[in-house]
Amino acid sequence: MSSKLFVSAQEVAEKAGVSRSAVSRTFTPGASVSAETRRRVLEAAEALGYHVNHLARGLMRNESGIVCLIVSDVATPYRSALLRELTIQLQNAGKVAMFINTDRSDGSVDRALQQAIRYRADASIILSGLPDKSITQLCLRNGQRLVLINRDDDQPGPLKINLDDFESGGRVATAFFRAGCRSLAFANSEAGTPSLMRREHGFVAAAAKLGLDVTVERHGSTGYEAGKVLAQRMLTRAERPDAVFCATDLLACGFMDAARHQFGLSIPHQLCVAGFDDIEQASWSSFDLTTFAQPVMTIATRAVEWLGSGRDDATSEVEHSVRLTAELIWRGSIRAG
Amino acid sequence: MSSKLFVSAQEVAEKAGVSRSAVSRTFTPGASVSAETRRRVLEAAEALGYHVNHLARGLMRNESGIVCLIVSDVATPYRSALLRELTIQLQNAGKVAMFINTDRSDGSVDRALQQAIRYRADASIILSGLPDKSITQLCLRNGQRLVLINRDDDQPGPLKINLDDFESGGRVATAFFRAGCRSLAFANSEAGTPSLMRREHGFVAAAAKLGLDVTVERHGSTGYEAGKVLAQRMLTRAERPDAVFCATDLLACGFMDAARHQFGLSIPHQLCVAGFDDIEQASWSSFDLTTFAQPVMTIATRAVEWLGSGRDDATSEVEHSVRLTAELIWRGSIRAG
DNA sequence: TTGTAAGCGTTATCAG
DNA sequence: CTGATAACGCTTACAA
Repeated sequence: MSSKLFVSAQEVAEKAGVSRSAVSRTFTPGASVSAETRRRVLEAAEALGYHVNHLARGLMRNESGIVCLIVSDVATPYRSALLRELTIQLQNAGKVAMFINTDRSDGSVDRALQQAIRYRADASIILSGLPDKSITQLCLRNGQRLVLINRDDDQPGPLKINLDDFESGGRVATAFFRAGCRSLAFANSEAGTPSLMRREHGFVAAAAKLGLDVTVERHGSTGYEAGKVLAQRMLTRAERPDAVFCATDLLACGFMDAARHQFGLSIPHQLCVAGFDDIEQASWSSFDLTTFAQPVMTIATRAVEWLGSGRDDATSEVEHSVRLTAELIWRGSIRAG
Repeated sequence: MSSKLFVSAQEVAEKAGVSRSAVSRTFTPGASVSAETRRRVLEAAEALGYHVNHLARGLMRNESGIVCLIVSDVATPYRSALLRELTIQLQNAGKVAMFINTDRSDGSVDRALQQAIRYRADASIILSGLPDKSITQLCLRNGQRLVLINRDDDQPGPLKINLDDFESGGRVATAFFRAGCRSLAFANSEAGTPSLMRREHGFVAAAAKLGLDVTVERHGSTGYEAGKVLAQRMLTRAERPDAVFCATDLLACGFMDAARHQFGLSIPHQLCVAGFDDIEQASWSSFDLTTFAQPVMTIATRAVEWLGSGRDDATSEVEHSVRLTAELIWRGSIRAG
């Protein structure tokens, strides 16, 4: 039994023959220590295997260096890509990511935020459901900063990062029209997430302007299986659509697979397809899907930058809202105009 | 400026008219508090918005409740699936996950472990590169527990979870043989990870027993693009293989796409394919890939269970090693025998 | 530049 | 069951 677990600054100080504050200063960037003291401290620290205790440091500084990532559907391509970028950038900014998965729990986001508060996280980034207004307030009141990605909340305080979903819907409608398609469809999940609904509405609105009706169908989650089911529903209709915009790439993959393997349709010849997210699979030659790229890198950059910026203007009730544009990536699932 | 950030137990105690220890006890499961005191404390805590400071608690208890997840390639289907399961189970066990991404850094795992130590993580789970022996020792010496997943290290102390990769390779060789294939190939990445190499060796060994040679090719990472390149190399050969075992599903997806779309081959008619991991895409009808399922759930369960088990036997130098078997999932990419 | 001393929010110990 | 008191490991005035 190694009863004595960690080495403390005290012990380092004794070994180096200096005061414990000297040790502390050595490990505090920008503190005044003489080169000689610093050398001796570092030497002793190295020999003893000393590591600053960030728990204690956080306690004193009232700043833990922890950022909480509140995520659902981690195993999904888009989410994991975003997660990857966020963690990398947070690390580069000297923060550490605490991960909270809200997949299999209820009241989950709220509980997650409680957890974040207990560990005195400096901030939380929410990629998942929308938290209760009261708990958001609690976070803010406790000096936590909040980032909402594609969540579209209307309360002031958090940084809200969203895309131009509505306009994207419009651009697809136009692209379909140019490709000669006249029987349009929109495949959505029944989740009813604001960003998903905006894509739908933008698409329907633009189609209407072009004088076209849109068949809208909603079913299940935003995943592959739901896409298959949607295809089965829409492609068995008497009047089969010749173009479909799927709310996410995963839906599109399921839709395409069903269209090809169950209905024997040729894409883009008999059916044009577009998706949203630009997940890796969209570029695979089995799909070669025209889609909108989520600006994952930019989202992460903006979020982390904002977290780094002084907390002075954070408390001010300014509307922090960022609107990014999703770039249309042309591939082979839509016929050339 | 809300100068006073968090509410402390002190304040709750004052408001409730009890001592601060009473407050502490109220929030410590299994401590003795009278119902009346507890009620008053909880009431005051609720009113003030009090949350136990886990930084301070960790400091006192010498147990932070933090488990460090050291991961690379998060955006990959298999990794993100494992990550998902681990985080869920850790949360259920009352732990919190700290996430460290080793994708874009060097000496990364070592630095990650340092970070884990600084936050006094109770344990680290490593899904990424292999850490330096010295730093592993440091972790263990500091009372941290280590779990290595598919890493196959030989030092004592950490829990090592591995699969029966070698045997899996053998089973695929037999399956190919039964399907009538006589010209076998193995598509591997050039990463040379032990688990990948064991799959290769098991496959080659079993094929040899059946009297068959295996063309082995290694290239790039374990991803889709590498699979395409491998296909281009192997399928342009004079003697084209009629069956290929890909070290990962991602490689298999790339290989299949190239085989079909660039070489016009029909699977499984002209070419049988098997993969490893059973990522979600393997079940998509575009691939319908026969593959081995990583027992993600079991891996996570074992890891978390072991972390929960008393730290008494942890310090003992017993060999902690778990060997799980990967189940073969039959789909359409291998002809029936 | 350095050391001393106070304090951060907890929990553990030990009387009462 | 309860309340005082002493840690825990660190930072940061303040004084030297």
